[in-house]
This record gives sequence, structure tokens and C-alpha cells, in this order.
Amino acid sequence: MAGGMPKRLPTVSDVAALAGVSRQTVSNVLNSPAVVREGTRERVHTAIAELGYRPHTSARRLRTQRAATIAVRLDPVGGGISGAVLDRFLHALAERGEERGLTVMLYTAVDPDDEIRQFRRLVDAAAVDAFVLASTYHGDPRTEWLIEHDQAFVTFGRPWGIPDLTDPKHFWVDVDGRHGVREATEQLLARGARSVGFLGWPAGSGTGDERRAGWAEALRDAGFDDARSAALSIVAEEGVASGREAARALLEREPHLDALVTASDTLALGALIATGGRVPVVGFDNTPVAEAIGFSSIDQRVDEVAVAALDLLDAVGRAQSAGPSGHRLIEPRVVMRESGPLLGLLR
Amino acid sequence: MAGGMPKRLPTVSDVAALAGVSRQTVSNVLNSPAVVREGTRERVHTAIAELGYRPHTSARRLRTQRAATIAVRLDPVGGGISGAVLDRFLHALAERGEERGLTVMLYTAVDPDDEIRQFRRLVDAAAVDAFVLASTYHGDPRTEWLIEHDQAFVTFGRPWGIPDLTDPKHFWVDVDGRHGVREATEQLLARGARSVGFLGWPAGSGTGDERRAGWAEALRDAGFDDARSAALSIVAEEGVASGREAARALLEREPHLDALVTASDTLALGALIATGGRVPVVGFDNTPVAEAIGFSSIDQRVDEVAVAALDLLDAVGRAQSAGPSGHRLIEPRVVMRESGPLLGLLR
DNA sequence: TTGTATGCGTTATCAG
DNA sequence: CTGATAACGCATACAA
Repeated sequence: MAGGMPKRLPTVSDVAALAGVSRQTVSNVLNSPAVVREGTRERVHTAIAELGYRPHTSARRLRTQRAATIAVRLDPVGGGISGAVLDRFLHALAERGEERGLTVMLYTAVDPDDEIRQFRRLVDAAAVDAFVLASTYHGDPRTEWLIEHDQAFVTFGRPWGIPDLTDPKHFWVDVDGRHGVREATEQLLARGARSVGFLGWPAGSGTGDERRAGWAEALRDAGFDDARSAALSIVAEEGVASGREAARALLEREPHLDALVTASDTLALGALIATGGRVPVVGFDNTPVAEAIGFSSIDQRVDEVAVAALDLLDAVGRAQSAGPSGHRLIEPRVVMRESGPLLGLLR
Repeated sequence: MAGGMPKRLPTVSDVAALAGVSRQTVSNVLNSPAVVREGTRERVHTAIAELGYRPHTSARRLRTQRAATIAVRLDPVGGGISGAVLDRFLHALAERGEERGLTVMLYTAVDPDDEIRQFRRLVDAAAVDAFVLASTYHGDPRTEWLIEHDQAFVTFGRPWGIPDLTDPKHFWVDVDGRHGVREATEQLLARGARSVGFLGWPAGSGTGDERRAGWAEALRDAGFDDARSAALSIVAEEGVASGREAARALLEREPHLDALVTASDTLALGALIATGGRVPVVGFDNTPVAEAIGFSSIDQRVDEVAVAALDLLDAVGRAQSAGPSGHRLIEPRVVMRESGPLLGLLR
């Protein structure tokens, strides 16, 4: 790098001098503007602009004892097709966080124990004042540690398995998959589909069960009896190949099937391959793949999730009641696509 | 959150008291261990461990005038299939950075001007002491701004278009795509392929041109004359569909083609669809898709890239000469896959 | 409304 | 080798 002068950054004192006030006044202009007189305030602002002054992050943090930083774990690699969801969430978090003066920092961990070690490191160094976890389960050692050590955190994903979802110690944001799948199913029916199937994961994953439930609800409301519905549903492990197998089996059993909702874009892709794109398929996550291939999907609206997560952390930080409760359920958005540029490939 | 006591973190003073030394000695143990006597050092370490003490990040930053933080822009969404590369790089950066006591923070920007605004914000607030950019071009306003303002930065990607790649003001790390493609081609030939084609991007993108050059070199070394080679090459815009079209056209023209190297996994996927998986195809980036489908690809080794980038930044920070030069060219790794679980799908 | 004094936790300087 | 003192830049209680 070219070795210019160290070029000291301006401080409050510099601003104060230029504006002809005390440095305390400058601080007031920034932190309690109401307390300073109009004219003075303006002079200070001019000086600030002229010098390009900005409060020194570390000094402020040291003084206020707040890092204004939230930590998020970055996983090794977004699991294949669906990984993009976490990335989009991260992006949203960084973007909306910046609006509130928050910095997003990354950490990595190979397992829960390692992650707790990271918690300890970041907390002990006062490097962070909140964590965002990408999902949790009942008895998760990470959330237990965080609660025990009074650390602010929020999870993207309900704490599946916890008997009482309103546990006031555990703040979470989640996407209402049930609602989204239900809506997608209703839309398919409204468009004339007479037999809408569901391809989901084996029972036991909270997320997957919710999605299936949404589909079942829609069919029930449309007058299908439960036995009839049950025959239209099939399970598969996450994966293109298993999705294709399952879709194939389902179609063999129910040849009149004229639409399919699935628990993920991965399964949707498998189903599209199996049907040669002849049956409309709705995926979940609205990944780039869905967009590229051109099939319908359900978007998680990670931006809203990020905003909600930050709201909750704000509330935690101020020890306020977090609004109605410490949780937010975001309604996903159904993205219907009539046909895509690549669907033809599958024939 | 449960409202326990504020639970003050231990400071150097606490450690000093417990160890029965002055706090300066504690600081010395941490920063210049050589200067303190063995026995004392041990006592201090014991006290540190007992209290779970860690230097307060912000205090240290304020004092040392170094943020120990590097900023990386997170893009809205990793462009479809190939996006994962940047994610993996980010992960590697966070992981290797932590080993050196560096924090990775994220920022977002909608365009270069916006990004420069972010630079200004982060620099003026002393929030960051280096930037990592994901690629640049000649006359890039971002690098110009950074150089002009004496900010440390390194780019992942050569500054294409700059006449002198050894510009001492611009540090970069890149992957030697030419070498990788050449090696992949050689391996195909060694395995008995008699006619290896290349499917790449239109001329003009530095990256793409390099990759094509690697393939051409391998053919030349194998005794193909240039005219013969030229007929085996075709171009396509990035995208599955266009890759498929181009591969189809190439095969029609050169039916005896028995292997294909491509400039990206996206193009490779298109080619695989076109050939029904009957011709071995090598992609580039070794994305999750390549792994899932099971085709060969060239891995960028982002971990090595991250390490090299951090090395360069270290050198910049200490105003040292950055080793041999301010650049590192990483050799990618060819990942040959005989067949994958999903290749059959394409038939 | 404005200015003054003090401390956040750390490290650097310098005298013992 | 160790210990006192000052300063990094900011914000707050308190006095003017």
C-alpha cells in the first residue's frame, strides 16, 4: 500500500473545536439531540460533515459496554440445493442490522461443543451481545448454555420438542410452513386441480410435519375425507433421487394426480424429473434452482424473519417485554410459476 | 431472558489481584511473554484460567488502534448453482481468520457507489482494518478508492484488465484456472480419451479465457494441431439451458467427441443433460451440485485462498514486503468422479 | 442548555 | 524483571 501519513481520524474534540463548543455538546448532539439548542446543533452537524467524523466504534463500545454486534454461525457449506436459504437470511440480517447500527460477525464450529466454546470466547471477550442460531431442538445444549449464562439470543426456527412453545426464555422466529403449504394447495385447487398430492419427509421432523398438516387442512376444507387424502401422500428422505422415486411410486398408485406439493425444492426437483414436468409441482424455499428451472415454490421471506429476529433482540436488550410474546411466526409467500425456461429439459 | 446479576467480566486487575502481581505484568504475560519470569508467568496463567479471563475486545482495540476485523461484502444471493463458491470462501475466511484472532464482519451494498459509502463508514468509524473483495476489474472505483485512502485490502480474483499484474498497490489471490483445466484435460487423455472438447464462455472474460487456454495447452502438448483443437471448442453463456444447446451442437459437429471439459458446473450440467451422461464431463467449482449428481469438477480450494489472503493482509498490516510479491496463485484440485448416484437420471 | 471531571479495560512508557 | 502513570475516544453524572 502507498505509505501516506497515518492520517488520524477526527475525534469529538476536533469536532468540538471546529464548532466552537465543548466536546460534551458534540456527544449530546449525537446521543441526546433534544437536549441541545437548534443553532448549536446545526453548527455541530456542519462540523461533523466537514470533518467526516464518525464515533470511534471501539471507544463507544468500551464506554457503553455494548458491542452492537451479533454473531451468527456460518456453516461449512449450504447443503446442496436448499442451502441458499441460510445465505439469504444472513444477507438480510446484515442489511437490516446495519440499519440499526448492528454489525454481524461470523463464527464457525464443527459441533455443539465447539460452538459452546465459541460462545464462551465471544462472551468473555465482550465481542458480541447477542447470538442468532439457525435452529434448535429440545434439550439443545447450546440454548441451555445461553440461557444459563444470561446471553441474549434468538433462533430462526421453533424449538421443536419443547412442550411449551411460549417459554419466555427462548425467543424465536419461524416461518409458518403449515400456512404456506395450505395456501399453495388451495391455490392449486382453485385453479382446477382435482387431486393434489403431497410429497414430504418422514414423520418426526417438526418442520416437515407442519408442512404436511397444511396440505391436509386444505384438502379437508375442500371436502376430501381423510382416508382419501391419506392415499395422496407419500414420504421420502431429502434428496433428488429419493424424491423422484417416491413421486414415481405415488403416480403409479394414483395416476389421476394432477398436482403435487412438496416439502422442499429438492423433492420438487425429483418429482419434476419423475413426471417429466407434466404435473405442476410446488416446492419449498424458492431456491435459485426453482427460479432457474421455473417451478412454483414457497418463499420463506427471510427478510421479514431477519427484521423480526432483530426486533426480538432489541426487546431482550432493553429487558422490555418483547411485544405480544417472544416469538414471531412469519407467513411465507407462495410463488406460482406457470412454466419455466428449463422445464422442457425434463421431458 | 432470566434477569440474573449483570455478572461483570473479570479484568486484568482481577487477574493481577488473584495472581498477586500488578496488572501490567498480566498484560505482559499476554503480549510479551518473553519479558516475564517463568514462575510469575505460570501464576498469571493459572489466575487467567481460574477466572476465565479474556481481554476485552473493544478496550484492546481502542488502545492498539486496530480493529482486528476484516470486512467482506455478502451478496444478495449466490448466483444459482455456482454461488456456493463465495460461501465456502467466506466460511474459510471466518475459520482461518479466527485462528489469527481476526473477526470477519459482513456488509452489503447494492452497487459500487454504495459499497464505497460503506467503506467510508467502516473506515471512519475505525470498525475495520482491511477489506476482502470478491473480484475486481480494471478501473474498478472500489479499489481506486481503497488505494487512494490507504486502506488495506486484498481481492479474490486477479484485477483483470490491469496491464501490470504486479502492481504493488493491489494485492490479490486467485485460482490458477488454466493450470486446473490443463491438468483435467491431461487426465482425460491419459485415461484414453482421444478427443476432448471444451465448452466455455464467450471470449473476453479473463477467467474464462484462462480456462480455455489450459485446455488448449494440454491438447497442443498431446500433439493436436491448433486447427484440429479449434473445432473441438464451443462457447455458451453461463446457464444450464445454453450449455445444453451448445453441447448438443458440438456433439453434432464432432460426434466422435469422447470427453468434455467445461468452464463451470452450470455448463457441465447442461452438457450432461445433452449427452445423457454418456460422455464424461468435467465442470469447474466442484459445487454441491457436482457432488450430488456425481460428475467430475475442478475444486477452487477456497481454504488455501483464504489463508493466502490473510497472509497478504498480515504483510500489508506490518508494512512488510508481502513475501515474493503481493499475489498468490493457488493451484486448483481436479476431482475426478467415475459416476454418481444421479447420473442415471439424465438418461 | 453547556462545560468539567471521571472511568470503561487495555497497553505503552518509563522509572525502580 | 516489575510496578506506577498516562492515554486511546467516548459518554455520563454532576455542577455551572
